[in-house]
Amino acid sequence: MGRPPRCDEFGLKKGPWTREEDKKLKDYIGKHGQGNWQRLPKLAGLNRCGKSCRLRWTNYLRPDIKRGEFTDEEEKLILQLHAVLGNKWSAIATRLPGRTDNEIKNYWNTNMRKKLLQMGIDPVTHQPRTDLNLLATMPSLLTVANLGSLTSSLDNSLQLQADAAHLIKLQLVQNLVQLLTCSATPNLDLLRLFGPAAPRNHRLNDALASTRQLSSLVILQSLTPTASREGLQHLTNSLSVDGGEAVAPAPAPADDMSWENTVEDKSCGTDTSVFPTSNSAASLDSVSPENMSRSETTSLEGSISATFEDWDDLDNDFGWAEILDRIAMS
DNA sequence: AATTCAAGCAACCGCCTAGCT
DNA sequence: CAGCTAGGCGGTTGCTTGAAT
Repeated sequence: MGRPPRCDEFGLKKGPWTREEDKKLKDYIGKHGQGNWQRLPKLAGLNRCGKSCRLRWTNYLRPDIKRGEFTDEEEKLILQLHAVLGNKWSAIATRLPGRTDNEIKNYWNTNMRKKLLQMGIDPVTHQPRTDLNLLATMPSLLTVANLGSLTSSLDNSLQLQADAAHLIKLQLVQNLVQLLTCSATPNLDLLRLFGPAAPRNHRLNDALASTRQLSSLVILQSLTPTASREGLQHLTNSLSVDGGEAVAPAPAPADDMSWENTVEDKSCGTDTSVFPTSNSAASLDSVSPENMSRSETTSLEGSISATFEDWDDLDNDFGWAEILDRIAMS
């Protein structure tokens, strides 16, 4: 199968476009329309290959292109569409008027992908990650524990370090359990956590961090009753996406969730997930430490304890193979 | 003020496919 | 049906810019 000549063959210009080149291209297309891209450069008086002209026009010069920051709605839509379509940027772009596939792709790779990774969400599958990258947080957690030693007794410091290691393990197990108990469809709970009321760029981070932090704290409390609540809070804070600061409660649920209806909802059930259910941001509010009644806390702790009850005899070296076997059998 | 580093983004590359001959 | 071409797409590169040291 033949391939068109490369743009750098025949001495054609490459690299950034000048204003004069842009003007020539715009003027030509304004007069004659797009037509044949291979012939266009010659007719328009450009020393470029047709491919380069097409790219410049579709990604930059087209009059209907919307430039500037992505809106909350656009961000939400991209996340939703990517969960369904994957890296089909052109398909995604057709749903965002004025945005090009290239722009969306760049925005995904430089912003959204990074955010999801920071939150432990796999940007490809939109599911919690189960790899061992989380262990990369070990040094910072231990640092937190060591800092704690400045104001605590040696015993407390050692306890904090032990708890930090334990917490990391628990995080991995949580992710594993959630992955195994969720369907393979996109994580729509995650999508719901976007709501227009919250400040841009913090909405998803805060909501997920709150969920993660709270569940970590409750689980850790149930498994390490000897640790002080303050110490545990210190450690769970260090898991938040903004590097250890306490995160604000999740935003109120959005009234406008019409976009949800476009995708079948197959979110995780509440009976098997170790995470507190996050069917809406409101549910996060309701289980926040400030809002949770003692009975609710006890109930949640009880269910979590029950979840882990059978694991009490695991040895201190954290038998991964055994855990995976147990999860697979459950 | 100079240098280094990282993030963002425009542009390119190579592959694929539809349509034409 | 095979070969060719143009257009389209996704992945990647490398330049620019601003922040950090």
